[in-house]
Amino acid sequence: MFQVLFSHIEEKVQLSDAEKAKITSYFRTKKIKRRGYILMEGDVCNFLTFVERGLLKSANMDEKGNEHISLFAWEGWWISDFNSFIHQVPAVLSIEAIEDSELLQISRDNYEKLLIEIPLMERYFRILYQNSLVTKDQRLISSNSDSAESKYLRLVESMPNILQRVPQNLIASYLGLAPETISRIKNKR
Amino acid sequence: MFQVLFSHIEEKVQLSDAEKAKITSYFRTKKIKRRGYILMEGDVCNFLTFVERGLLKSANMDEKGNEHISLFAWEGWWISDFNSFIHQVPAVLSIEAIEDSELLQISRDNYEKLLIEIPLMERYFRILYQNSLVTKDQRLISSNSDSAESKYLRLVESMPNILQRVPQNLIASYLGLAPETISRIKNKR
DNA sequence: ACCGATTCTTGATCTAGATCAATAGAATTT
DNA sequence: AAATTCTATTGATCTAGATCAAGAATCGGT
Repeated sequence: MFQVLFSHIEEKVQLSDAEKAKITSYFRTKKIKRRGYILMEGDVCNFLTFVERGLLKSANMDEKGNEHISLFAWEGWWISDFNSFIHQVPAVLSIEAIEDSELLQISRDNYEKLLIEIPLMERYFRILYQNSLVTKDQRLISSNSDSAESKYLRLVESMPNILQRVPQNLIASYLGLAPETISRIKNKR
Repeated sequence: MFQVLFSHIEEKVQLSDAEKAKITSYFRTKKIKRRGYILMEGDVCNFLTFVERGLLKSANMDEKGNEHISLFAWEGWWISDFNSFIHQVPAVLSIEAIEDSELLQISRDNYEKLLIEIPLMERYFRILYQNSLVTKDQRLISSNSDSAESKYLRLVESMPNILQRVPQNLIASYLGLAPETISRIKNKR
């Protein structure tokens, strides 16, 4: 159950067996069915969630009731309402399973303990956040600079397999476009 | 010259004098005049830059030659083309001083050394990146969900003093709006 | 204190992409 | 395998905000 997590961590830092055992003890496992929620908007996000198997999305609602997807997370990705988790305030995002999924979850308290007790995990999260920041920067630039077509093409280039796993209407929501726009781009008319 | 940096670090971790001395030795100082550049698009971003005094912006050009500002950085902010710095690839951003500024800069090599040799700095950057991620997430949500007016109002609320230091046309560029749009929002017509 | 540079405002017009509508095609559930 | 629900396509129309244009106000360098 922890294979994907440990291989993800060990791309960045090397852990002893004792450290792995300790890490394992700080997480809980959770299975969730397609269409199930692990976070509802308005609740406090109590866990950082790592995806061992499956696919989830986080999304917010705008004032008109339109859903905007922030993130897709499949095997090897972390997902949360990070602001809510860190500051323990109500979430603006909800998190829903797109496929049946197996998850690892760590609470706010255990997260802090982990960082203090295992310095390599401090390093792991520093590198993880550093990489996330790079990709978030690029998404923000694309979001403000690119045409609808460029946004779509850039996404397909950077995550080609997304097309196999995520329906087009959700991709549209992720890119901030109408589903019809994606359809027209693909069929070029 | 290092006051702002150390007070920024010590909001997050406590340093000994020996550690401070070591940190100091890893940075170089730089003064730059208004309109001066510390990074040009296409060059590799060799430094992470901390602003001790003054104000800078990072921005990219789209295919039509429109400038899109990613970040304003004044006292207590870090600025870089992070992807370029981390992966040592050509920058898509340029960084220009909006006011005469005093900067502290650390190279890629010294950054790695600092993180290894002073574990508290690993923690500092983990917390820094964690906070940045929270605000980047919020900007991305706002960018995809909010109307022009909401984007402007949200910015003014979260950084009220930006209005005093940054001309409106640059705020427009930061929000991905036309300068005329900001003018119309302010004067409500 | 002046002169050229930026920066801001206001109105007129244009356009990329949203929204609406209707149909068809795929998947899931029973 | 029928029924229901979800997903994609295509055309017609609409709209938020961009672009263009021209004048007014403000700034900053000498």
